[in-house]
Amino acid sequence: MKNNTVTIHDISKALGIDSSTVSRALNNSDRVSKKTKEKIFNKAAELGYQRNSLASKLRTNRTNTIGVIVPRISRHFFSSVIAGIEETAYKAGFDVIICQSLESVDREKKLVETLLSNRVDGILISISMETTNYEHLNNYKKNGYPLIFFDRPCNVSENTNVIIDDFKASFEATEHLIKRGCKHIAHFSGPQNLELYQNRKSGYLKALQKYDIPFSETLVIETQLMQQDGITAAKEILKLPKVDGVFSANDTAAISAIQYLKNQDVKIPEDIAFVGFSNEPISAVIEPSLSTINQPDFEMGKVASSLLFEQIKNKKYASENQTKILTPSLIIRNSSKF
Amino acid sequence: MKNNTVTIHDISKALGIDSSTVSRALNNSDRVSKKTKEKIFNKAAELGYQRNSLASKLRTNRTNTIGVIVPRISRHFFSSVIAGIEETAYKAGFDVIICQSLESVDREKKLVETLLSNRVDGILISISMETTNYEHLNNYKKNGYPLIFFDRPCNVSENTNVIIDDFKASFEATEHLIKRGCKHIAHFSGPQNLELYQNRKSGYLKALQKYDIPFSETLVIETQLMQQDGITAAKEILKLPKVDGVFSANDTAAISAIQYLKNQDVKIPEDIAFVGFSNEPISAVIEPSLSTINQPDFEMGKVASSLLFEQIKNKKYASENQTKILTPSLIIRNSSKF
DNA sequence: TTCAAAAATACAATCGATTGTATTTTTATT
DNA sequence: AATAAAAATACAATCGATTGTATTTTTGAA
Repeated sequence: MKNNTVTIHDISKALGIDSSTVSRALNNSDRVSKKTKEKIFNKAAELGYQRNSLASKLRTNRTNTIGVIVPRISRHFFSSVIAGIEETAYKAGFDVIICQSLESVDREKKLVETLLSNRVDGILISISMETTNYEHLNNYKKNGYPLIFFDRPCNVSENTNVIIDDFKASFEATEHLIKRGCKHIAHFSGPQNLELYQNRKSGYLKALQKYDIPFSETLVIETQLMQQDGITAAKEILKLPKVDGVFSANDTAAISAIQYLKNQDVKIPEDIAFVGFSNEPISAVIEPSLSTINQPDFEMGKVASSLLFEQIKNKKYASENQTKILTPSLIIRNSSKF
Repeated sequence: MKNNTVTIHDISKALGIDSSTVSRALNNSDRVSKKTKEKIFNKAAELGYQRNSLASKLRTNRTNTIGVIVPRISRHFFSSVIAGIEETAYKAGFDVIICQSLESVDREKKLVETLLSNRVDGILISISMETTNYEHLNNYKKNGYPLIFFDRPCNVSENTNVIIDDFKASFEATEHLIKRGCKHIAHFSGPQNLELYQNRKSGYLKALQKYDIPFSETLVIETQLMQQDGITAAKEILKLPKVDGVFSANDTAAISAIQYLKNQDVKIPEDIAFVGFSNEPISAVIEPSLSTINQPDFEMGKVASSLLFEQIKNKKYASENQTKILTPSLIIRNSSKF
C-alpha cells in the first residue's frame, strides 16, 4: 500500500529546489528569497501539502504541546479550568491534549505514559481520588520535566501547585452556617488522601472550634461525594440527633442530599441549612438554590498554564517549588438564608 | 543543551545488541529469544527507557490515535458521547485526542489541521453551529480519510453520519404537548444551517399539522439556544397571545426561559408547559423538573467510534455513505404534567 | 570589470524507531 | 561429524522534516 501524502520532497522534486530550502520556505525563514518562497507556497497549496508534525517534532525535539489530565471533563469546574488553559496555550502557540483519568490511578498512570511517549513539553494534572502514590509522576519531575499540580495538590516532595484556599473557604462556609444559627453542623467529607479534602475538613473544624461548638466524629461523613453518596449521607444525618446544618465538600453530594431530604419532608433551610462547594451551574437553579463556594476556575487554568509555560521556556524554574494560592468566595443562596 | 532521554540505541550500546533487536524485543517479536528479551527488558527498566511514539508513528505511518472534535466538552451530552468513544477506543487500543471547537468554524478548521498534521488515523466530529461550508472536511474525506459525523450530520456529500432521530423525537414531544391540551405551542429553534435543528423544527411542524393546529411563523423563535437566548425567547412568547406550551430544541434555553417566566409569576406547567431536548442532568433537578428528550449519548459514542475503527481497518468502507440513526425517548416530567 | 561580502541555495547528517534482507548461530537430522 | 533447516541476530535503509555547513549566485563598492 503506497502512501500518497505529500511531503517536502515532492515539492522539492516538482520544483527542482532542494528540500532544505523548501523546509525553510515553509517555515518562512529569511534564508529563502521571496521569489522562491512564492513558488514553494503555490506548489504546496497545489499539491495539498500538509506538514507532518510527527517528523517535525521528532527532529526538533519540541512538540509545542502540553498535556492536561483531569478526573472528568464533564465536571464544570474542570472544563472551566481547561478553558483557561486553552486560552493561555493558544496565545503561547501551544496545543493542548486533554485527558480524563475518571478518578482511576491506573488510567492516570497510562495517560502519563502516553503523554510522555508523545513527548509533550509539560503536564498539568489534577490527580485522581485514588492517587496516594506519586511515583509515576515524581520520576519525571525529577528529570526536570515540567509538571504542575492544580486544584488537588501534591506536597510529598518539591512540586509546583496551583490551588485555592480550601481551608479559608471552608472556614467561612462553616462560620456562615454558625452565624446563621446552626448549632449541629455536619460535614460531608471527601477522600482524605486528597489534601484538598483534608483542608476542607480542617476549615470546618476550625470554625466549630472558634465558636466553641461541640464536635463529634459522627458529624463527619466521608464518602466519594458522588450523587449516590449524597443520599447515603443524608440518611446518615437523619439518624443523628438535631443536625441543623451541613457543609458539604462538594455541590454534587449536597444537591442529591437536598433532593432526598425534601422528599422526606425536611425543610431546607429551615430544618437543615446547606452550603456546598464548587458552584456547579446546577446549584444556582435548584430549589432551594444552593449556597456554595465559587472557585476561580478559569483563572486557575490561566495561572497554572502560565507557570507551566514559564517552566518550559526556562528550565531552571522547573526545580523551584512554588505554590500559588487563589482565593475562592462564598456565595450565599437560599439553602442557607436566614 | 544535550537531550538525555534514553533511546533504543542506548540500550543497544549498553548490551552490545543491535538496536533492531532491541526494537523487536520491546515489541515482543518472536524473532528475539527469551534470554535476550529478558536482558533488554531489564536494561530498559534500569535506564528508564520510554518509547518515543513520535519516531514510531513516523516510521510506521500509523498513530493508533483518533481525533474527536465537539463544540464543548462541558456539555453533558458531549462528554457522555466522549465516554462512549473512549471506551471503544480503549478496547481497540487507540488513543483519543479530544478537542473543542467552542462553536467556532475557525477554531474547528485549525483543529482539523492540527489533527491531520499529527496524522491521527481518523476523526469523529460534531460540527460547530457556525459551520455552513464543509470544504475543510471534505478535502480530506475525498482522500479516503476516515471521517465520521455524529449528532450534527453533514449531508452535503457522501458521508457517514451517526445521528438520532430528531424528527421523530420532536414530533413526539410536540404531540405530547398537544395531547396534554396545549393549543398554542411555540418552538425555540436553533441555527437552521444545522440539519439537526431543521429536523427538530420539522417534527414540531408535522405534529401541529397532524392535529390540525393552526400555525404562525411568529411561534418559532430562532436563536443560538444559549442561556441568554432562553430569556430573550421567553420575553418573546409573553408578547404573543395565549402561548400555552413550548417545545425547545434544547434544555439550556428551556431552563433559563422557565426561570425567567417563574419570576414573572407565570405558572409552569399550568400557564405554559415546557418540553426541552437533551436531558441535561440539570433538567431532572430544577423546579419544575423539565420534560425532555433523552438521547442515547454513550451509545452514540460507541457506535460512531466502532464505525470509525471499521473504516480505519478496512479502507473500502470509508467511501461508503451510511447513516446510523439512534432512537431517543421522551421523558415526561413536571414541566408538562397534566 | 573585478572581487569581496552578502544572499540564496544545495548537501548531508540527524531525530528514534521500524523492518526487509543478510548473516551468523543454534538445532536437529542423517 | 556433516549439513540442511530453523532460529537469532546484525546490517542498512527508511519515515519526513530540520539544520549546520558548504557551495553557488547575486549584489555592490572600488
